[in-house]
Amino acid sequence: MDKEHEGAVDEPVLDLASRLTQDHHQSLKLWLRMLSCTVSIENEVRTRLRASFGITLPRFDLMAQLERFPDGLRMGELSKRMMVTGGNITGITDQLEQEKLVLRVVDPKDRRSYSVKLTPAGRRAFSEMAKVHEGWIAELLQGVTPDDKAHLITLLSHMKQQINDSTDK
Amino acid sequence: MDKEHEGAVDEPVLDLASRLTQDHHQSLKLWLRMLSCTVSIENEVRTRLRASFGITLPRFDLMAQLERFPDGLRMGELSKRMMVTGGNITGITDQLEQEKLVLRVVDPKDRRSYSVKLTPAGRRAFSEMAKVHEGWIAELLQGVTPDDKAHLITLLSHMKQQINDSTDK
DNA sequence: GAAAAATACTTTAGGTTTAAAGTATCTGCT
DNA sequence: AGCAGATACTTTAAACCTAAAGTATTTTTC
Repeated sequence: MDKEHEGAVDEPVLDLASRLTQDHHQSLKLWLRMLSCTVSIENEVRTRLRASFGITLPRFDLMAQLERFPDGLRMGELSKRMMVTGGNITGITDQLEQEKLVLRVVDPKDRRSYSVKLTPAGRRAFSEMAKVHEGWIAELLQGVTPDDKAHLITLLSHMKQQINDSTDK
Repeated sequence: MDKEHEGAVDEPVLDLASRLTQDHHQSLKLWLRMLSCTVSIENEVRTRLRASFGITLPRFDLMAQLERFPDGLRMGELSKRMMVTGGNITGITDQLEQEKLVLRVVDPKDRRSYSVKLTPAGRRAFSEMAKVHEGWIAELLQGVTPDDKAHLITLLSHMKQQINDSTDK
């Protein structure tokens, strides 16, 4: 059949193409909006952490990871969880170790590796900061209703899954 | 009335407090989930931009801002739009200027200021990259249905508004 | 109209981040 | 046992980023 003479039947084809670019634009818009929210919150939290506790955001984040693992985490695990390179973790850990907030514990089973743990002082400092930090996040998101939050959590969880699928393989 | 003898009527009070910490946890969870999505996408895009075009993400982002303003943007505007400090903009602009992708144009009206514009080469380079970039974002978000995307855009737009309200004043 | 305050950008110092190369150790294979 | 490759972390170089201080220009105030 000659496409040029299909008339109205032609529409679905055009529609497919236009739906595709529409989806592209929609995806881009969504991405930019999410990025904007994230950067806004990040900037605000960074500023407040510095002002209130004299700590940087990456150091706080690393301590937050460790807090959930009393037995410590290996560098590689921290790298994976924080989604940054290993070299980066080395640097932040060095800094926190100097401040006596974390500790490197050698693993006798594997001398290439070791666990990073919070020191008692680190645990104490973090728990104080974490409480306040959680309040900040709640404050910044107070304009979003609980229902919308629940909805966003669901949608973003699904999104994360999909991104992993796209990315991992 | 003696609260200790209210029995079931006591619940709303406890509920208020527990609802508060619940909201805190929910907010934190939402924040961490959104951050995770954002960082995943950012990392993927950064890697691909380097591999495909030998450009960094911040340089790409700055060019993206300029592309929408043929008359150029001032440093301060770039800083506000990109939500980074002015000093940072100075550095990235220096780099892009060296690569002949952007241009500083002095403003005769205000000699402290000037506009940054894409050069023709910059415009050409960006439009090629932008097309591919948009495809990447669509690819990474392909697992999210158009309806969910639309919903997310709405919810995140509202969130952004609220964050601005919390933050600006 | 001159001093004071504000604005627009740059510079500096210190910390963060990546990618790539390097070191040490472990695992698997023969 | 010994070697090849994999793994875990560190180092390096270059770029990014912030906060704060600095420079030049403009605007406001009196």
